[in-house]
Amino acid sequence: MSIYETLNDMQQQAVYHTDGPLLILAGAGSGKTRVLTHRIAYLIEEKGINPWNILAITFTNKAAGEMRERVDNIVGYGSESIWVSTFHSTCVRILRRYIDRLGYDTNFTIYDTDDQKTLMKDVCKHLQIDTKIYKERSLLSAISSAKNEMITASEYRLQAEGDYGRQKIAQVYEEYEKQLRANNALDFDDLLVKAVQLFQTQPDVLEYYQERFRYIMVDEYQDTNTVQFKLIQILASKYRNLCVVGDDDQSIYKFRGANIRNILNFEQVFEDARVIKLEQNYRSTGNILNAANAVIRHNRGRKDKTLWTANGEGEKLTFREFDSAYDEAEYIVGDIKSHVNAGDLAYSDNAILYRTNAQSRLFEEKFVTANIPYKIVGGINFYARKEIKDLLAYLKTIDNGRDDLAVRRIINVPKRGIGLTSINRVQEYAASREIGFYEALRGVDLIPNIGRGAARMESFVALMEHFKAEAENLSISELMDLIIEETGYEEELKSEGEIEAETRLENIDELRSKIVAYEELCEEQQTPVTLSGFLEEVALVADIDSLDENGDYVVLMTLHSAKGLEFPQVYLAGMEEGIFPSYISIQADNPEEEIEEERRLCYVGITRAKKNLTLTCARRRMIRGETQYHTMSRFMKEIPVEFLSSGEIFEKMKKAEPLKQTAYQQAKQSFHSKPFVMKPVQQFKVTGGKGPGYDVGDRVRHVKFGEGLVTAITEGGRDYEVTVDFDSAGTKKMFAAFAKLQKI
DNA sequence: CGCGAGGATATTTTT
DNA sequence: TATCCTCGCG
Repeated sequence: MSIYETLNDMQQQAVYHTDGPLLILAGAGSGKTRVLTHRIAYLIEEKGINPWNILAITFTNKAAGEMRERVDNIVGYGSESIWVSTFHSTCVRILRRYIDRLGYDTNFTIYDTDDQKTLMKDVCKHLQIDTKIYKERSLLSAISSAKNEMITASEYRLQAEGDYGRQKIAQVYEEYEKQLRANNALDFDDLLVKAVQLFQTQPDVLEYYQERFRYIMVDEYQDTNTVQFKLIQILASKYRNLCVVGDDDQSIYKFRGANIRNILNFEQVFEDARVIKLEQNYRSTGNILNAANAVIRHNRGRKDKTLWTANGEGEKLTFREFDSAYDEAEYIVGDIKSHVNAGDLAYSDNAILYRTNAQSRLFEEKFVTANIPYKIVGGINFYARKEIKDLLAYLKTIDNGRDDLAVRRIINVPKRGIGLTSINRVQEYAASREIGFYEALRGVDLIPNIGRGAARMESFVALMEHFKAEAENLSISELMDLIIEETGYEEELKSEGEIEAETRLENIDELRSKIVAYEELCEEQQTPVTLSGFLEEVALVADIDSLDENGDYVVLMTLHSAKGLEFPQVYLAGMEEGIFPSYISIQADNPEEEIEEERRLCYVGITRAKKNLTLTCARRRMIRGETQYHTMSRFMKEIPVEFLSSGEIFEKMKKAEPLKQTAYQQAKQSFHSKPFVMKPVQQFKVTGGKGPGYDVGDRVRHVKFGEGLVTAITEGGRDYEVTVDFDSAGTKKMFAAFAKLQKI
């Protein structure tokens, strides 16, 4: 039996359709990576395609790495010449070869978000723009959206005609571009934009890559933005062997420019496109999938599809509401602990997902006290930490002297007695002569009014030149050690002698080992070890890339980071209106659209779970130092009761709770939640004469529905709300006063 | 020029 | 709550 026969019908069709455009609509957990890897194998082994002619694009390095590994496993030989990488690194690789055609040096620097912000500050200062009115962040996001739509600065200016605000942005955009170019730097968006520009203006380069990439595959296609689409389109336009895989329901990067029309209109752009839907889910249980379907059904304008599974119903979902986020964290951590102690699960089978990074802190505290291994993905990127950026700035300066930002970052780190006034003098001088900062520094004695700073700057330049000379003969790790040694960077940290310095030193050690790992990798792949190569690798890593599946720890991350992953047990925490969906999306000008994106995010979260899913929310939560009160997320309410577990749904209020609620508050809260299964206040195990005369677990008889099992009883102000699983009539919810149920 | 204090400010998600 | 920025003093 061939490997392809292990695939289902639809999957096989996708694999066998090798020529011409193909859109695979692959629902969550429908085995899309499997299809892609088998398709690659099929191309090579059955169709005799040269691996060299295949390009597979993913969004994260982690996804690329996994795909590479899986391809290696099924393709006999030659798999190493398949080009598997992310959009950004694909572009970097191309640009490193040809960007000189666009007037840049091939050893350009890549600016991350921090660098962009620093640069933007300079730009605003230079243009005398009041950052109280035009915030750096919003200026940058305006520019980013423009770039994603392939609108250049001059085009932006033309479009801004008659609009003062937009003209201001145009002005900033132009200056920002000028500075980037002067620094021989590209920002993230530029990587894509410049690659497309390269193809549009250099027919021979385009021709080369079109010939090379005769078969193109794109994963997570729903998250592509306009430039990315353009890039693919232009590359594929010659041979038209383009296969894209995506799920419009999992499009969650609109804020980053992702254009959902790319997937919705694929058939219009590529008229002869074949469309194949993968709707069988192999990951989750029926209950989880039904819940996911129920939630996503509330969105309009999606491609029609319904996931199904041959897996059993599985466990029902668990809902919990807590008084505070603190209780929520305690419950989840305790729940994980008890499962692991019982031997059902390993720590690594558990994931906690949340909307915002800030929510990780409470969990972290609980995990530390409970002594449970955990790993938080995201937050501050390792390479964004001060000490790491400082040291990398040294490497950048050595590699590309034109990166002013890097030079200015380190000129006084560690402290060399070079202050702001001196730096500004150099800056002005450099600007007036239209030369780079470092270049100006080299001729510091020519700069007027520099005074005693000059000598210190001269020795800084001497130090850097010394490093540059040494860099010729040293490996990167040796160079790094030399930098740390001769600048006294570590000594300075140590002298501060804080606890914080300790973690920083640890980070530096980790940087060292990352450098060594890079060198070893190059050796393995027989590629030359270059400083630019390392710096670019560093610039393009995502936090998720470092997630190692082999360690045994609980994983905590945002819903965005979780896309593409799966875990046996998933906790969706912070299911509250204002948190998820976020306050911002509710308040937006176009709430419907924004909420739909949040709902897709929720869909992604639910479908990460293989066996068990727990959704939790808290009534009270500290945000930015103030206590906020939230109601349960609408997404929780969109999940029908029949997929939820019965029994004790709500935690009893803490006995020691000082703020005892008044009867009025209690009544008010239960009133609010009436239409829904659960009461935010309390759930009683009804006992004795106090309740409606029956209890959870009892068999009862209803006049119309016949006999059934009581699965939940909740108190709702004046009445009890009873959930009964009837033998023939299904599950019903009713008020005890009306239902007149009889205990059997 | 360096440092510390104090106040303003911000937080949605990320390659 | 945590970070960033500004301001004033030594």
